[in-house]
Amino acid sequence: MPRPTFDRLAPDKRARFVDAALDEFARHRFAEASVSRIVARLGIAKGSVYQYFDDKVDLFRWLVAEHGRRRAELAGAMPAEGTVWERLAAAYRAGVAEWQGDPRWARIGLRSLEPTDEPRLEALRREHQAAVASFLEALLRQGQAEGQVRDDVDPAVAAHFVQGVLTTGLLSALFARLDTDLEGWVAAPRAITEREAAALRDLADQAVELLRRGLAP
Amino acid sequence: MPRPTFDRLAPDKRARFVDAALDEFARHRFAEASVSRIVARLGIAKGSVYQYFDDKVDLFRWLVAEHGRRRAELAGAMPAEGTVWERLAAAYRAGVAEWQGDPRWARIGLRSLEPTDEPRLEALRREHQAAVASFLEALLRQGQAEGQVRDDVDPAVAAHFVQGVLTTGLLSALFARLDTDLEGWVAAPRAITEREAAALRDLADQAVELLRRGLAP
Amino acid sequence: MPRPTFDRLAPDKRARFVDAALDEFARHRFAEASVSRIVARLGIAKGSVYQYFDDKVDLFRWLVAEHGRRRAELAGAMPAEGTVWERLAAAYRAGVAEWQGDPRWARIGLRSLEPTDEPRLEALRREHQAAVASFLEALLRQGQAEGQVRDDVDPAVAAHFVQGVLTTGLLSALFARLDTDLEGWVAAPRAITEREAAALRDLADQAVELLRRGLAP
Amino acid sequence: MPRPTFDRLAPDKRARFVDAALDEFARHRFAEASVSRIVARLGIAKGSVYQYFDDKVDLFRWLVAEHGRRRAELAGAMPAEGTVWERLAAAYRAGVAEWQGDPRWARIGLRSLEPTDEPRLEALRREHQAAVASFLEALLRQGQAEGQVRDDVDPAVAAHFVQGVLTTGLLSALFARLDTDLEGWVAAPRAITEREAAALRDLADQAVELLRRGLAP
DNA sequence: TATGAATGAGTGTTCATTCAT
DNA sequence: TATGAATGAACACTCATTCAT
Repeated sequence: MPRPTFDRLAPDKRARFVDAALDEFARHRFAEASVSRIVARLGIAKGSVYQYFDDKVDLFRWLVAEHGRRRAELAGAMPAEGTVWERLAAAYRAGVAEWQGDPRWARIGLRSLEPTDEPRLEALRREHQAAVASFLEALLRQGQAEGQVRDDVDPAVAAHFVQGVLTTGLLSALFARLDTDLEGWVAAPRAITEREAAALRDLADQAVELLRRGLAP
Repeated sequence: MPRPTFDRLAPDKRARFVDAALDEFARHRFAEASVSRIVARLGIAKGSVYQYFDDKVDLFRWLVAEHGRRRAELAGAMPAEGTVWERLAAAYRAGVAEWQGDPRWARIGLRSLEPTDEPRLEALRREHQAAVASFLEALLRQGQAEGQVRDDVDPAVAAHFVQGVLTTGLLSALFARLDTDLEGWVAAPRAITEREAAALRDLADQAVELLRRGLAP
Repeated sequence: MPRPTFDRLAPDKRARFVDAALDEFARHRFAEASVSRIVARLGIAKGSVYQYFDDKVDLFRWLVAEHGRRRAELAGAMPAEGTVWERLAAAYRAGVAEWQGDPRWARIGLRSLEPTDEPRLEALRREHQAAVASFLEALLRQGQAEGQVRDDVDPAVAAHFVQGVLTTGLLSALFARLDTDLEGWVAAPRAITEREAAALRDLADQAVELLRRGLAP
Repeated sequence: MPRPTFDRLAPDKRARFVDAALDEFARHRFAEASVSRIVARLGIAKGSVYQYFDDKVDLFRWLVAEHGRRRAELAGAMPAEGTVWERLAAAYRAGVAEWQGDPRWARIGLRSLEPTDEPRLEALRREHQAAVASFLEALLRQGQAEGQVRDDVDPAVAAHFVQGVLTTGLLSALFARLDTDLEGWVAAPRAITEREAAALRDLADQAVELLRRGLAP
């Protein structure tokens, strides 16, 4: 929902703007993110932002949508086959890869799940949260049908646990390994050594392995 | 680190103040919490807050510390015996009990883990996060020693996964079961039926069972 | 004082522009009228307005002048004969007719008498106000000469009273009869039934009758 | 609806504030009146205004209400006896007196009848407008009952004409006599000579005389 | 010890106008 | 001649904090 002006913007100008906005909203939650700070950093007029977007909410929503588009592109090749665990592992290795790339976009993805005082963002949040939950629930249900998940597990409940491991848990382990935390990494991402990259892939595998054993018949 | 004036306060005045502050910081994150709202609700002078505490940060830190004290008291009887899983289950049933009691204190506990723009709260956050992680890590290490956790698990890593299941995951499942969410529950807690209480205990058991199987040798 | 470009504009483009500007300035006082709204509605570039007119003031002044030209044309046939009251009645029936036609032009006529923060419009306003006053004063003076207005009336003073009845008063009665008000009528003019038209002509007659009796010898 | 803070204000501070606000809202319509200008002129902090009033609307409404109170006090002695014309004359001499006093308060009275884009002021406006109309209509109806107004006059219609003469008309004549206009007088009121005062009283009499003759049987 | 008025930097947003293309 | 992105001063409003009483 950006204005046409935004699409017509000269590519480098547009890129600079997106970069600044991305940075701001990655570093601060919606309420604390400051339009003034964005323009100050860019050295452009405050009014310009409102040529591109209706308001702060509109700008934030665009960032979230853009993140969705970027992730969809990356995840294009996600396999619909294999065991539940293979598919989960593939999905979350992709997630880890996202954090290795520009972690600010990954941070935006999480922002969309954060509660806000702004009512116009509530629907978005609930929608995103529901999407994650039902994706995992369906996966578990399929796992039961295929005999990879034991029957006395309630898929609706276990989905929350799986999300806990793979979102909070995996990220937390990830940043501990990189000796920083979410905020620190977003603020000052650094190149990843091959050694670290291997370790991270290993982390995702460990998480999935825990879930596999935990839910297996 | 409240000022001496706070300690000397008449007990009922002090209690009323704590209640109002607790409510405010449970309902809103640090940045959105409003000193004005607290005093408005209490009908006291704004200046009073600054007689008791240095500033908003100081007040928040006291609440977090007070929560620690209260939890320590509740958890005093936590068994240092039994298998790792029995001890985990006991710990998290206690956690669930905390949410059934005054969920506002429980919310404060989580607040201390939320990132903020306020630099003076960063250290606190990191410290709390580290405490949780090392408690779980120690538990897992002990589990390995006692043969309840398999040896190819890295306790430092698995601790994050366990935290993911038991914090994000368990709470998420909890509130889904109560048909609300974290914010809703803090804003308007209601009595829990015996039926629900049983269901909640069951949730904690399911979470621990998942971890037990997931980490068992 | 539009720029030459405005005159050279293709007739239909020009007409569309005038219509949009007319609408905007009829619905909103000068300060609230929005150039942005005009161009948005027309789908033309903002810069275009400044190709046609120096600025917002210039545009407004042209509308007022254009209104004067249109009214002069309509009033061309105004009788210079008959008693003062016949001439007044004719003038104000013409006025009522103007409101029945495109009330937006009529509204522009009134706008020119409204005070503004814009200093460059002050002279215009005073000039128009003076024109109305002196027209009525001359009429009353002639009435005295012809014995239709009593001699102890001060024409310079009574002119203001007459204007009060025929502008504020008559319009006010008019819109009360149509069960709306000035703003409502401009925003959504509707066709007038023959019955209403008769009632309105009657209103003008009542107003003039009041003045006739009030000023007669 | 000012906050208690406003009532508790030191009298001279309060008076200075009222004076500045009065000036701003007398000189500018609601939309153009500027809170920033008020505080700049007073040399106080912007926040102070919001210690006294909820917002700009609240401040404006207080001024209107205060004007009502001041007028009510002045008009305390308004005769409920005498002919319709005597009562009208008394009412409007009082009105003229108001303009001779601090014309800014009188201007505020008129402001309450001006249309605004602010929806919360619409109800106020309609209410005030209706009060004036029904006061005059009742007066005319009584006049018919007592034989001072002829029966073929429609009181609901004539009320608008009377208001036109006594509001727009009388004020217009008044300021013409003082060789200025409404805005000018509010901006720079000056002392009135005894000679002028007499002339003004005479104006009100002339207006009423016109109406008396115009409406008499 | 309590008060609460004053502060002022901060917020998001609007809009007439300009000017390079 | 038309375009429309850029501008920047202006707006109303918020809120933690201070300090004289």
